[in-house]
Amino acid sequence: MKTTIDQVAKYVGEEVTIGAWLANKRSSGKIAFLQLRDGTGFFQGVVVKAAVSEEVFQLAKSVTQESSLYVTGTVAEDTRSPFGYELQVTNIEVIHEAIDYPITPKEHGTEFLMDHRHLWLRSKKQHAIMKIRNEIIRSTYEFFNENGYTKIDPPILTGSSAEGTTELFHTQYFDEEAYLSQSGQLYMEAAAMAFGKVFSFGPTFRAEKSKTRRHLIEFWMIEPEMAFMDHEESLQVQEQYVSHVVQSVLKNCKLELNTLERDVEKLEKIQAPFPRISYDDAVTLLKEQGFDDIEWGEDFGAPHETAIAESFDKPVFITNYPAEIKAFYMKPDPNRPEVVLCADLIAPEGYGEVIGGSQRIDDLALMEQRYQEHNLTGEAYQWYLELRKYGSVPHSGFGLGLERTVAWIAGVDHVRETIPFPRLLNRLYP
RNA sequence: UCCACCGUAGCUCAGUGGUAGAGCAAUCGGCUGUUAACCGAUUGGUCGUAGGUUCGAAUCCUACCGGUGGAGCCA
Repeated sequence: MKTTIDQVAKYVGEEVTIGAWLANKRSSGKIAFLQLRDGTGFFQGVVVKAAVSEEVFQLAKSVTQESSLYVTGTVAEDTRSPFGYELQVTNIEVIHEAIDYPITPKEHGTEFLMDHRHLWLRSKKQHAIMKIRNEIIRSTYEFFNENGYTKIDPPILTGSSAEGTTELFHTQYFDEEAYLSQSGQLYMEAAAMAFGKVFSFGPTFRAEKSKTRRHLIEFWMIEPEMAFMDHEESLQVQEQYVSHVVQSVLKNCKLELNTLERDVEKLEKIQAPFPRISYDDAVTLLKEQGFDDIEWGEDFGAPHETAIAESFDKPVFITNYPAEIKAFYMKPDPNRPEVVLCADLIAPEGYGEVIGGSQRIDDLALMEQRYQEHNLTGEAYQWYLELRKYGSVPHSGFGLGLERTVAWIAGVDHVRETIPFPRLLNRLYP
């Protein structure tokens, strides 16, 4: 019976064959332990000399790390295995022998591992991180589908920049210049006017020379946009969405969280509602904590965000930033036009900003004024202006950075490990 | 772009002016419950590159290249 490691519990006492790779092995004179992995899980095969042919036992002793095998044996429950089961091997067939696999069971440095990312993905920790990433993606679709959202895909090649400030990747579009998308948001606003509640999930590109544990050149964003929704309603969507994702990972990725030694007690607290603090109060809080390098009107740096987040044990919304330091499309607070109806969601434990969101300007005259102020005079943005011309409605939206969210939930300290093949400053290989 | 630190065996590192080292990996041998298994042996080097100081440089100096962490910017 051919099966996979995640299914073996169904076959206790039966003989099965598993296609697997050898992650590691240990052997002594009369017994050998094969650490097997097949993509669905990790599993130990036990080869007892007295129970197999001399040929099979010699093979078990000599087979090399990461060789591919068909291993046949009887599934047995065993309390000595952390997994609860092991395979009493009766036969081994080598499909392909791996010679000098570079990633040995000892420690390695970042550069070496990143150069071998195509192989590093096979290791237990990386496998667990990718499984958690997958669960976050799965539960994201689940949440938005269950709440009446339509998935809409914005373009990746664009003829203009969304916010103008960030460095964009340039490319050739036949005879025109084009850019890789750094945000689908403007297109999602158009989609919201057509479908009500929408979300996107796709890659974005930032040609910034950022070199920190929170930055990637290519990363994935989830960008919901909701018609007829004000800022406060959007915050409620955000906290419910993030809670749903965290609770889904807790429920469906127990083994992976355990592999990563994640403190799950901290994740169990992540339930809506989340605390909110205004930008004004955040500045006051920072000054009380002894930060003298921040004044009202300035944006927060990473140390400021971390200090604010440490005052709470849930993600915290920092709301109503000064209009000056935020994007042109954000709606001013009607009672205080110098601040905008926006919020950043800061994850706990120093993982930084995971969501940026706002209510959007819906008034044509004000948007035209913003165009003047930001020099958006070309034709490239005319379509966006027209959304305010034909049946404009209050609407809000936000963007969640997938890799920062994975890093936070999985408890990984650098986003480069949260995406299969990270694009970093000075890294385009593999 | 700026700041700090680091480049020595396939990998992780020690060696701070006087003969190039250890652990792991690999190879050979031993071991019946291993969890990064363990024990013994063998193999393995243009000390990032170029120049300089010195009787003598992995070690001190300069430049360059590469990496890591951070800042700014952002998700």
